[in-house]
Amino acid sequence: MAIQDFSRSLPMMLYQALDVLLPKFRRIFNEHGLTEQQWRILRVLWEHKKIALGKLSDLTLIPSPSLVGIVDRLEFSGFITRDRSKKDRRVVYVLATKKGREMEKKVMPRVLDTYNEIRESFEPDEWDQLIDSLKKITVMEELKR
Amino acid sequence: MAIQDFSRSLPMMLYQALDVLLPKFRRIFNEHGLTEQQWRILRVLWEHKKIALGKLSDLTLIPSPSLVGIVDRLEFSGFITRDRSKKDRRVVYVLATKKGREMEKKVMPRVLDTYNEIRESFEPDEWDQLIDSLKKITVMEELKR
DNA sequence: CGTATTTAATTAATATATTAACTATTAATA
DNA sequence: TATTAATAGTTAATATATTAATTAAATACG
Repeated sequence: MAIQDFSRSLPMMLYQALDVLLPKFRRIFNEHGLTEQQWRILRVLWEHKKIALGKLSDLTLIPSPSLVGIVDRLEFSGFITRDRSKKDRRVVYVLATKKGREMEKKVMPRVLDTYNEIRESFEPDEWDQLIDSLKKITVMEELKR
Repeated sequence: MAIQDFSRSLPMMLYQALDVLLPKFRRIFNEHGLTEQQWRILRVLWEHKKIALGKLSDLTLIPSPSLVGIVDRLEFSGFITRDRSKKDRRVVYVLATKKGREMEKKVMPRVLDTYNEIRESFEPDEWDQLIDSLKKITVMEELKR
């Protein structure tokens, strides 16, 4: 074990945590014919009715160039539609179709069950501290320079 | 804000933390002609001289099918070599070349500087607690079922 | 008004992730 | 020993990430 242990570095620990948490969720998504990224988009649309691609990219953490293709496939599958803004012709809004909205009832319960299962394995205090520490990282604007 | 706020869910917070932390590191890697994944592999090889692909996949968190191509490119660029085991012809070892080993002196100092800059923005206690909580997630074997 | 600058979305090129299937080899075992 | 099962690496097909460049439209501004 070197002075600086790579496997215990913060970035690798974050990656590893995701590697442990996500497979169970992905299994749920896949059973409904959704990829993880498609899920994230629908998840946001269930709260937003109508949202511009840029904002959708921010909320889903999906980079714009990836978002284009993912939205293409969701549109092709009939889960969403695109709607170009009249006021600003550069802006493209995305909306869930009926089929897209109905997916919520099917997927959310199982996702929430799994999520609560994870949260319950922590003490409430430890959970809050974890979320707080992560939030602290996300506002480290000085790092982006 | 819904009952269950998607953007503050644990997986999204983990993704977001990585989104904030990694760009600065990637800039360093790219200045030396390395991708993040290539860096991870060299980082491990600097501590291991000789390591089987399976073990390398575990330590770098790079899935096997991806690892094949990444190792191909590192080999093509002259940073590493492959060496098939004599004892077990299924096993392939990976070793850093001189060029690969020399990369350590060039990249590590700047990476450690950036890493320490991040760590210093936390109180030591909070840092330890964060790492501990993440470690706790990584041993939740029951989740993988 | 016309030109330069910015912005939102997209395209392009390459690298990596995901999932399933496949090959070669080794280990297990009847 | 012959057959079966397990293992390590690889290939294949598709989806997504990364980075840079491009297009169309809006804004700033002399």
